[in-house]
Amino acid sequence: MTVRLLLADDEHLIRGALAALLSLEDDLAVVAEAATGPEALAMARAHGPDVAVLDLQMPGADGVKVATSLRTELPSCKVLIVTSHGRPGHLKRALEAGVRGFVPKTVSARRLAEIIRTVHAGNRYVDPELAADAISAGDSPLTVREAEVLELAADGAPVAEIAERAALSQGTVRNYLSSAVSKLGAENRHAAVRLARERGWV
Amino acid sequence: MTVRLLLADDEHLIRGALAALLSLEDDLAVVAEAATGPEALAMARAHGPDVAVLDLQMPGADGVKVATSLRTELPSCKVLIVTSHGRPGHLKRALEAGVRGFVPKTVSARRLAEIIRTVHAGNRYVDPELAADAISAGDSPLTVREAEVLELAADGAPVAEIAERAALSQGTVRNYLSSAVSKLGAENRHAAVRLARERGWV
DNA sequence: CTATGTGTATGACAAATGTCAGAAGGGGCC
DNA sequence: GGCCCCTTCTGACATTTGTCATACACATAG
Repeated sequence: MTVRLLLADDEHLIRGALAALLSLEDDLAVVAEAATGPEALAMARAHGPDVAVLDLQMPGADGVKVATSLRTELPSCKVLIVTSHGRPGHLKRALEAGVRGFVPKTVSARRLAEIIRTVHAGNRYVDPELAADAISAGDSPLTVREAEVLELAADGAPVAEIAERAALSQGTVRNYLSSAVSKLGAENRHAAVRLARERGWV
Repeated sequence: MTVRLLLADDEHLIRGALAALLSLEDDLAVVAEAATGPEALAMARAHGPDVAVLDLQMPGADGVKVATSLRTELPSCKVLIVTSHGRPGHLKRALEAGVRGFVPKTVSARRLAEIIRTVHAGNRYVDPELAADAISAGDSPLTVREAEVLELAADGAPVAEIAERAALSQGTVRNYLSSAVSKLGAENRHAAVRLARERGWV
């Protein structure tokens, strides 16, 4: 009984190479490939794979967003996320989205094949190192609103613009930013954005 | 006559897969692999490959730094850089370091094999799209000092800290930042940092 | 030699940001 | 019901940034 795979990664080189390597395994078959989030979704609908191996960073919609959609549309399809630079918060988001596996791209292809089988068998697998990072980084101390506002501050926009985009008064925005900054122990909101990013809290 | 290759990429999955795919070509042979910059250098010294295929982002020393060292230590070894997210400025830096090829990871393995042959034959190859980006982005309008100060501003440090780290007066720092911000047409220095990053000017 | 550009610096002013106190409504929990 | 937290707002104030004018030394191109 072979496991039917969907492979999604925006880097053709990696996707192709991965497809070739995984196809070497007798019990694995790559039935579809995609280069973007929406494409992955379309391919999943069309082919109904057993396991979807998704890159975390893709144009259009990231792996977690795709996973969220897949959960309702194709509940039988298990999702495995692979990522280059795994930040703690991503793992949490992924798990909440019903992802069954989460591994860094530093694993070998052989190992990945094993993990695909694990996930297909209904078990979950999370890279121990990433899990440790996520646990030590802990939960975000930010409230939903604080995180949203911080997110909008990410590209260096002035308070006026953030206020408009969040449909809040400027005063409120400054309060949220101030509170986020102090919770994160940052010097100012830009450093706060950086910190929150590192921990995967935004 | 087979081309002897060194493969350097910190992601085991990709490196392994790539090695497998490139080995499928009759005239290519992967003689060494490395996961970090320094390791790549050591491997190159030990095996003297014909072509070094380096990832741009690696722990220790990035692809361009490795290329710089290789140029003097092993002039016969041609360097080909592959990258996930190619920013215009990187290409320029790479070319200045004597790199013979520069391609995004979105190319197929077949195509990469061809490019390796092109480079090995003594020609240069730069991905047309990246080249166009680099040309349209043009040269940095920033003076050396402006770029340095902007770099120090990158992690959201306040002016006082930047001034200290750059051994400049706070007023001077603000002048440089102001000038950099206006040259880049940014809203404020943080947006300026982002812009300069995108264009590869810092 | 002179003009120009860069590096550095001040001082002053305007604008944006950070901080704090306080207030009001709503949801959840014991 | 009472308490606590989140959301939202306002106003006031201190601090930090951003902008501009001006200045001088130094290098380099013309």
